[in-house]
Amino acid sequence: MSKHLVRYTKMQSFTEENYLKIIYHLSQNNEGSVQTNAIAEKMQTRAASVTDMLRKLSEKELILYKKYQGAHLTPAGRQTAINVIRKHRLWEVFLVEKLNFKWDEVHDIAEELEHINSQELVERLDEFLAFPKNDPHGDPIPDKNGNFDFVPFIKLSKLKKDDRGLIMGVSEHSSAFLKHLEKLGLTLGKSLTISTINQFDGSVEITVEEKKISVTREIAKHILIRI
Amino acid sequence: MSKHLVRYTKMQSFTEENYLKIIYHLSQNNEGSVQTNAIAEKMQTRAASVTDMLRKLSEKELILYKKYQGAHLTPAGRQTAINVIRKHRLWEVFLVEKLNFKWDEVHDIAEELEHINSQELVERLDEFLAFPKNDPHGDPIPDKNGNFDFVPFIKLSKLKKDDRGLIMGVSEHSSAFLKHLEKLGLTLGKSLTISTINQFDGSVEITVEEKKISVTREIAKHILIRI
DNA sequence: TTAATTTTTTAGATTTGTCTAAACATTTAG
DNA sequence: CTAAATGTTTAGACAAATCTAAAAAATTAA
Ligand SMILES: [Mn+2]
Ligand SMILES: [Mn+2]
Ligand SMILES: [Mn+2]
Ligand SMILES: [Mn+2]
Repeated sequence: MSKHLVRYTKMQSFTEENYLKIIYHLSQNNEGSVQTNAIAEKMQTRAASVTDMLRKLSEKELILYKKYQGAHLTPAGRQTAINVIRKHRLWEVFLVEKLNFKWDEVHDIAEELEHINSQELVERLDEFLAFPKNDPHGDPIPDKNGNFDFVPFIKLSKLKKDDRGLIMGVSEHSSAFLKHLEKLGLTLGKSLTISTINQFDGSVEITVEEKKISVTREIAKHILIRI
Repeated sequence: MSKHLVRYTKMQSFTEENYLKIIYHLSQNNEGSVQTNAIAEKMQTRAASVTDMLRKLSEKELILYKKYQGAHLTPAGRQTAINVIRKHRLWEVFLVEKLNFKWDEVHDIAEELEHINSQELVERLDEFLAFPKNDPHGDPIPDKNGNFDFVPFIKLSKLKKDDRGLIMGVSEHSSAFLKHLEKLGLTLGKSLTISTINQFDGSVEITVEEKKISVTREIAKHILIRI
């Protein structure tokens, strides 16, 4: 770790925080231990670099790691990860609510802001934003103790004909995807009904605000619905 | 803005930005070229490290540097430095005005926030704050073109008996110093009159809001007055 | 259950920013 | 004007995070 970061009395470097965050997200999806290659892909780095970092995080007791066995977060590692995610999502709310950014413009900036190291800052930001429960993409914001409600979602691609529901989130945060949804009018809170499911390509026809819209299976997989 | 320009303007690391900022501040005080040891002291590092960095910044044409001759910012270097200072001061305003931090609590957090890399973010923050002209310590905030008014100040320690003036800034940003001023009631905008100058130790007795306050020379040197 | 494939780790280099110790240059004082 | 003091640079080393190439382990398929 560079002296520069140490001066800010950070326990973890930006890099370490990013690894912990990614391990957290991957362990949400897969429920098991997180593999080296999966981390490498998300971190846009090489497997060899991941192995080095896993050893280091294990040394610091932020993860459990055995050679060839993948990684698990320890309670300390999970706490750090959740705090980074809390900051990321609060900053995204700030950017959208206060600075009028669009939901597709905030992720990259929040990737930087999430590493700002001041607990006081986070708590005051939370208060300033009136303790939001969800970020602009529908993701839950952990409270200062790391707790948040898990609201069960169903992917749009899993719904059946005539099912109705509300758009509560997305599982893909790229600007291109979010811009596309916006263009289709598929924003958070919109209610929809499944009109047709095309058996050939899995695309779905849905009705939103009296209008019929066709959505490819690939896109439907990333739209999260509450019935 | 072209992608090319964006990448060119932020190819600086946090460390490089901090060096440029410090060189800028030191060249304001001394008007001449900035010496290696002066930079080393501000950066809390060793002269040898500074020499390495000066060579690197010179290579990147952000400073002019000749061995044993100290450093000068180039226009590109100055632009980067001023942009970092702009961000630092805007974030300080945000922290005080929006998140209710005290003026002695914001500097360290702003030292981190000043490196967040999004020109769009800075401009929107500026607008959100209603284009403030000064930060919580009275320092001027450069506009998006790097321009700001230079308001001439006199150090409190330079005033004569019966001189009157307004507290317009401070030249020391440590929490201890600012807390002390606050306790004495010496905050920005307060008007004062010099009652007595003690010839022995250079301390000054001033009248602020009908109250007599004694200020050591050391403190008076860091209080900036507009007459 | 052996062979092929995939995944992961090791070994050794590289880059960035730092350090100490020592050499060198410049400035100041006698 | 020389000598001492001060300021700066060089040489060589180190830690963090990364890389490539190659070896080793685990998984999958034949
Ligand atoms: Mn995001
Ligand atoms: Mn989000
Ligand atoms: Mn400051
Ligand atoms: Mn300030």
